[in-house]
Amino acid sequence: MDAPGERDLMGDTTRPEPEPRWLSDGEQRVWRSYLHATTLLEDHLDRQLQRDAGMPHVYYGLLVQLAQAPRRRMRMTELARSAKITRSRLSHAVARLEKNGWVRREECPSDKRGQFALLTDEGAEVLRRTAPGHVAAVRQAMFDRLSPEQVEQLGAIMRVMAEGLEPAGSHADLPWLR
Amino acid sequence: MDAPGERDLMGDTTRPEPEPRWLSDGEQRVWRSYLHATTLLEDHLDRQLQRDAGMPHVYYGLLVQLAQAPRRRMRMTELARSAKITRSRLSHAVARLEKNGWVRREECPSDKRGQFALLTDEGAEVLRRTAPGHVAAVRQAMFDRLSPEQVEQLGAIMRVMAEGLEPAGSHADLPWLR
DNA sequence: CCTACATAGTTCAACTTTCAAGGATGAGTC
DNA sequence: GACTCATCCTTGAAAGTTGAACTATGTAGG
Repeated sequence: MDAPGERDLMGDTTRPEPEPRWLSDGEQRVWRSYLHATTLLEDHLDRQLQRDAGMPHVYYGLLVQLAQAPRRRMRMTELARSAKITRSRLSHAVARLEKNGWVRREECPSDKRGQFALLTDEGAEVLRRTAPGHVAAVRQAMFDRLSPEQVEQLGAIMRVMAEGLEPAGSHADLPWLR
Repeated sequence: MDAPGERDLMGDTTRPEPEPRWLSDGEQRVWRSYLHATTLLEDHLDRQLQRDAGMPHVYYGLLVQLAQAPRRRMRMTELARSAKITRSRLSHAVARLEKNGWVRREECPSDKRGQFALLTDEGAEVLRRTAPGHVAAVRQAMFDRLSPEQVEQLGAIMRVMAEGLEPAGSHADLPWLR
């Protein structure tokens, strides 16, 4: 399982390259299953939504966030943060959604730098029409196939992983992750 | 939890729009954690590899597959299938990796339509140099944070989900998923 | 051989994402 | 006010992805 360390060989205090701890066979299998399942699911949902709603999964997620926000509106940065995407990406995305008439921008009165993105009625309608199909897809891929215990386990596992990634790494355009 | 069905209300045999079974609060929380964790991790690995290896995660995965293949080579379609990407995407990816000198194409003697993608020595070297960092990132994000039981649970869960998605959906350019 | 159809891979155009740079406003300090 | 620095968001170009169309080769049946 663990790779034998080489650090003791010469009492090296600088440790230029500690022998990496490779993944065990079991871990490799889990890792592959993880990659496998997550990419298949993301692809599946992307295609499902592209077909039924005319937008990729991420964009759909943005509409959902807006729909649940107080006055159907959110500041750009907050929306980016809760959707886990860069502000740059959000700018492009909102521009596209705006072209579709599903989102509008509105200036922020208290902060002239700020912008609100807000869900239009048309946007809400798209959501209303396509949500059932999307939920069905999610159910079919995940909740209908897992036992209640597994769902709970998955929740706990994903929370732990997310925790570890949230405050990590300094990103150029993800200042809230510093 | 379950939404009350409306199907019995009028003995409707056509069932034009059965009330969708929305996600329960618990399910919603799990679903969000899932999206949250998986996107953060994928982004994290993408940046880690882009920085250290000069390529996105998917491309790195292609090199790994090739490295493990019999003579460091694979038919394009097989490679696409095992990496869960379309052949189109693979064509572009291999073109890029070829420019980097990490992969070469070779004709298939038995089938003139076919192409092999094969890992060059340079490609193997890149892999050798960057694998430790990548494994460390994966460990840090996943295996170092989960208990052995959770790792096992995650494996089981991901296998179930992948199963459900594998043979599903007819894809235009994913003929093996029919 | 010929036709019809399937498979292997590529290519093009449209779209999405990333990265680095930039313009504008806010906040703190002197 | 002037300076400095942080924050808000956008932009443009390069890179990556998608879906459909396309070329070429294989395969099966008459």
